[in-house]
Amino acid sequence: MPEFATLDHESLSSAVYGALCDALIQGRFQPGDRLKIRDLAEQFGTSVTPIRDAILRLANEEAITFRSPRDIRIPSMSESRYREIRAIRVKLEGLAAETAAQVATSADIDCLEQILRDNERAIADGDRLKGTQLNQAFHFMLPEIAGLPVLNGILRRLWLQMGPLISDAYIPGGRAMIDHHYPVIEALKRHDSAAACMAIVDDILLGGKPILERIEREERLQMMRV
Amino acid sequence: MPEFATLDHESLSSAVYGALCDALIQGRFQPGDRLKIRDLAEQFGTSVTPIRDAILRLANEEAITFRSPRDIRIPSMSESRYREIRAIRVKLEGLAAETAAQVATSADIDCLEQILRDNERAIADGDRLKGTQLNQAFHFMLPEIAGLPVLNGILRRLWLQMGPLISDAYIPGGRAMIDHHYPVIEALKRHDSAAACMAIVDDILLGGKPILERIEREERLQMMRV
DNA sequence: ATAAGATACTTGATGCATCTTTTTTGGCAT
DNA sequence: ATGCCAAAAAAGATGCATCAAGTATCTTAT
Repeated sequence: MPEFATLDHESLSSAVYGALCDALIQGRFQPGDRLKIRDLAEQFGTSVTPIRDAILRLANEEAITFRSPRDIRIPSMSESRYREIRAIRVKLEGLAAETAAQVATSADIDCLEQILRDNERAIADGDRLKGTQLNQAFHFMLPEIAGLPVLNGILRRLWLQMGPLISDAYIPGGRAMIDHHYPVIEALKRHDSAAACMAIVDDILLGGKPILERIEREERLQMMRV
Repeated sequence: MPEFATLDHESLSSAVYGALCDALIQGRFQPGDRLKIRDLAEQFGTSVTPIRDAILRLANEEAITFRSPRDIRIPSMSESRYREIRAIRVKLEGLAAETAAQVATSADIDCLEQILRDNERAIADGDRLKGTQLNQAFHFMLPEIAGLPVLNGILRRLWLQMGPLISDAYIPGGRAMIDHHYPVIEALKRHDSAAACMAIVDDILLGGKPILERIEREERLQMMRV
C-alpha cells in the first residue's frame, strides 16, 4: 500500500483525489488491491468524508470499482478492454498530434525536447518512476499544445485506468518506451500533421507491447487458478 | 428547474446521479442554472449526503462546475469547446461505426431500424423530448454493437456536457436530425466500415449545425452584455 | 435619500454517529 | 484436518450537526 503526497489543494476532497490519482498513475497500486475508506482516512489524517468523495469520483471514472457494495478494489484490466483503450488512444492522441503539428510554436518544441532529454537521463539512471512520469508528460503535452482540454481530460481518465498496469511493464521495455517520441518532435517541427499522427500511433502500439504481454500473462494465471 | 424521475437504483447516491444525468441529457437544465444541494435534497426527499455524492461525480466529469466554492452551476459551453467535443465525437463515433459495421448482426440492424422508425414517429408527432432521446439512443447503440464499453462511457460524458444545449436546438433542425442515420444503417448492412464512418461523421457535423448556431447566438449576447 | 458597515442568513465542507449488510472469525461436528 | 454455521467485527451508506466563507439585508450616520 503506497504512501501519499502531502495535501495542499483547494479542499481536502480534491487533495485526496489528487493524491490517489498520482498514486494510480505512478502504478503504486496493483490490480486487485483493496481500498478501505477508514484506513485511508487514517493515513491522510482526515475524516472519512473527503475520502469517500475522492473514492466516488474515482469509481465514477472506473479507476476504482466496487466489486460488491462494501468491497472497493483496483480493477484488473481484461485484454479486450486494454485493446479498446489502445484503439481510443490511437484516435485521440492521433487527433492531438495532428492538431499540435499545425499550431506548435518553437517554445512548445523546446518543451518537448526538454522532456525527452530528461527522460533519456531517467532511463540511463534506471529511474523507472521518473521515466514513466516523463513518458506520460510527453503524451499529455501534445493535447496541451493542440489546445484540446477536453481531450486531455479523457486521456487522463484512460491513463488512470492503465496506471496499475504500467508499474513494472516498462522494466523490460527499456528505452523502447521513448524511441518513437523523436519522430513526433521531428514531424511537429515540419508542421507535418500526418507524420505526427503516424509517429504517435506507432508509439502507442509498439510502446504498449509490454503492457499487453503483462495482461496476457496475468490472464493465463487467472485461467490456471480456475 | 426540472422535476426528477423516481429513485429506484442500487443506492440513493447513484439514483440521484442517474436522475440528474437524465435531466441533463434531456436538456432540462439551462446553462447558468444554479444547483443547491439542500434544495435538491428536499426535492429528492433525501439528506444532503447522496446529493453531494452525485454532484461531485457530475462535477468531476465537468457536467456541472463550481463557479466559486459555494456556487454550483450548469456551465455554458464556449464555441471552441463545442468544436473540440465535435472533433472528438467524429473520431470516436467514427471508430464505433467502423467496428460496428464489421460485427453487426441482423438483430442489431433490426434494433437500429426500430429506433429510427420510433424516431420518425416522434418527429411527426412533434415530440421533441422523445426525438432527442431516440437520436441519442441511436448514437449510443453503435458502440454497443461494436462492443466498445469504454468508448460508450466517454461519449456518455460528452453528451452530459452537451445536454443543456440541445434542449431547443433541435426545434429548427426538424427531421434533419436523423436524415443521416439511414446511410449508417445501409453501410452496416453491407459491412462497409468506411461508409459507416463517413455517414456518422456527416450526421455529427451537419446534425450539430443548429447547436453551433445556438452557441454563436449566445456568445453574441454575452458580448453585448459586457 | 444614500452609502457604508454590521448583522443575519445561505451554503458547501467536514466530521461524526448510526444503520445495514458484508466479511471475517471462532467453534463445533464430521 | 476440513467444512459449516453463528456470532462478532468491519465497512460503506446515510443522516445530521457544526464550521467557515460568502451573500443579502438591515441599520445608521451623513
